[in-house]
Amino acid sequence: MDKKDLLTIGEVSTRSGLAPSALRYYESLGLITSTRTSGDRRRYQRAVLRRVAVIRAAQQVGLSLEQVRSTFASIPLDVAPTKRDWTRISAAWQPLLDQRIAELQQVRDNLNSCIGCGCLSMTQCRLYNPQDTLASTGSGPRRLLPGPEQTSPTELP
Amino acid sequence: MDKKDLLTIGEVSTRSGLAPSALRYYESLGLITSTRTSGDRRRYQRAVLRRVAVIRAAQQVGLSLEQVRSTFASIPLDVAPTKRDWTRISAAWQPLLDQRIAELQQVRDNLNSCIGCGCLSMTQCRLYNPQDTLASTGSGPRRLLPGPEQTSPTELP
DNA sequence: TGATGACATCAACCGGACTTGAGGTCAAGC
DNA sequence: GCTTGACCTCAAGTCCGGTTGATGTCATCA
Repeated sequence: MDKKDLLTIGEVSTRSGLAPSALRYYESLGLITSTRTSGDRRRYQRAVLRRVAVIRAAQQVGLSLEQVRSTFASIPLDVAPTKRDWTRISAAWQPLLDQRIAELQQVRDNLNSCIGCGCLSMTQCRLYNPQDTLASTGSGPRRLLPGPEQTSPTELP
Repeated sequence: MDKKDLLTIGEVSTRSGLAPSALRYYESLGLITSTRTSGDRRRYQRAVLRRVAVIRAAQQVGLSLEQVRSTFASIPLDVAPTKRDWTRISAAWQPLLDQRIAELQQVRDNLNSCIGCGCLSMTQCRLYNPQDTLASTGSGPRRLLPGPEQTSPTELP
């Protein structure tokens, strides 16, 4: 039936804007799946386009692919998410999004207020000392300067 | 005079929340400077605290350290920025900040609207196909999924 | 005097998110 | 039958933003 509804990796690539290598990489992480032809070529369901779109959106918010994976954990890989799935994803990410937006707005406001104010005289400035403690833990790069210990940001309700 | 007004790397570290290694790294990139004692230890001006605060803020907005460096290029490393400098920095970054905020808000709205709407029936969704073309160029990771060719985001007015 | 702790350099490593390249396969068209 | 282009795998490379470790120095305090 939906024999010809499957997409090749090239098609998914051009439609999504991701390189084929990136799609294979995502698959290796378990973020997306594909079936294979008799000759071992990948074939994707259309639903994969939505999935990668969601992945990209999550990255914008500052989630790592691992965090995305864990959010997706409860949702079948091969079909489009149901409304319920979608609601869960959204509910999980909404607070993070709001938080990120709020953070950026604070930076903006601080940047503004710093211009006009005593900030240049350098005593107490929020930009200057955002949370007072940033206590760098662990190695590797910090993705988006995570605030003070985001407790499991991807757990689903 | 201001002999004792200089800070050691340890002091800067605890006051800023950055690891000493990070401060040395920033210095190696030309983002901050220090003088040295007779015994080759670093001594920082107080102004460095402001500077690293600004750097952190810029990172939040999604700028790379290289971009920060180029924004700083016209500003002397060793003194506190003048009001004029500050205005220039702010003016350079403000649009990026606004843009980032707008992007995130769009993601949020899309995430919301996708729940209730025909989006699940998967035809036209902004989340689905944000700019239609993302044309990945170059290698390495994308920091914050740069939109379509931000033309020199750090040039000063 | 000698131990201690903070600091110096330098090279190597890490984690995340991919890309690149080498070497091979599949399938459609001439 | 052969070429062509899209695809496959797997190992290695790249970039960013740092951290870690080895090895050595400085300066203070008991």
